[in-house]
Amino acid sequence: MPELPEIEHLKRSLEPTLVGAAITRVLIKRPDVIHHGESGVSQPIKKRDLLHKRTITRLDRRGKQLAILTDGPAICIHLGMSGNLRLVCASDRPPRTDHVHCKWHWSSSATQGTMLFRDPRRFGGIWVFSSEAGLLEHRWRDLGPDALTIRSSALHESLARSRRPIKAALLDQRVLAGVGNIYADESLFAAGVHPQTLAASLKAATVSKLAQCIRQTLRRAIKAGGSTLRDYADANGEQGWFAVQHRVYGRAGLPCTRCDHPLTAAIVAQRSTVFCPTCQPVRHP
DNA sequence: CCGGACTCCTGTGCGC
DNA sequence: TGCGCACAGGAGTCCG
Repeated sequence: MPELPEIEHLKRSLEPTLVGAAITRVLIKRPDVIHHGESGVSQPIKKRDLLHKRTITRLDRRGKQLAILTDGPAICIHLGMSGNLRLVCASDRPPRTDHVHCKWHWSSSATQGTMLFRDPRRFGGIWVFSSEAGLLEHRWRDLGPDALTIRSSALHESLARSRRPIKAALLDQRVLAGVGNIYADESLFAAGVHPQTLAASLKAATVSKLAQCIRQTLRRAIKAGGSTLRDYADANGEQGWFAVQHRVYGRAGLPCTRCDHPLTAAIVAQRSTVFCPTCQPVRHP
């Protein structure tokens, strides 16, 4: 499900409700999806680790990860393939509760309600930290620059050392944080770069174009509320509409929107990949 | 050290 | 209509 645009949209949909709210109750239904983010801690996770009795000061995002911050402990939520966070107010029709692994009750001067972490496939999880500094030091330190603001110089530098196909490099969160399978294919199409091109062989001008296309693709997707394929919804259960703008993802065999040539399917970096063989020619360095 | 293969899960949609 | 299989938006780990 969720890549950078979905997480950014989710963050924006949570902020008005959560920032300034106090966590009044925490329910842990599946302890095995919650982890200590700081090494060397082996005690079981306690409710206070999950912000019980704390006031939320801020939300933050790096790549596909969402942080909920207080003036003390912090948590980092990763949605994996099938995770989501959902806000429920007392008056709402209750959403499905199967595969809900953690539940928070929050209360603010304006209102109160519940936030659910649901993740059927359990590729996601929650990491707890004693402070924001702990999160930055132990979990976000290894993430590359955020894809929404990636600069071509930074991208060029890390690609120069990589002998992988460019698509594999874009999916590597240490190179660039936030791009997944959908937006890798969409960005490569927008930049006219073949997904199998060796990363290090890209010229500076091409990397510059690619960086620009990545930023633009992600910005447009955020504006559309992200890509809903099956499950994704924001904190209020609303779908995203960027999927209707996909140029290549999910369109194998269909005509290219630019040249009408049929789009090609391939496996790159163990992931299904769609591209236009005409608009994204193989380049020989 | 690097890059590719494999693995962890459940749900869905397709073909027979 | 029912069943089984392939496949899915992520990423950690292992092995060559």
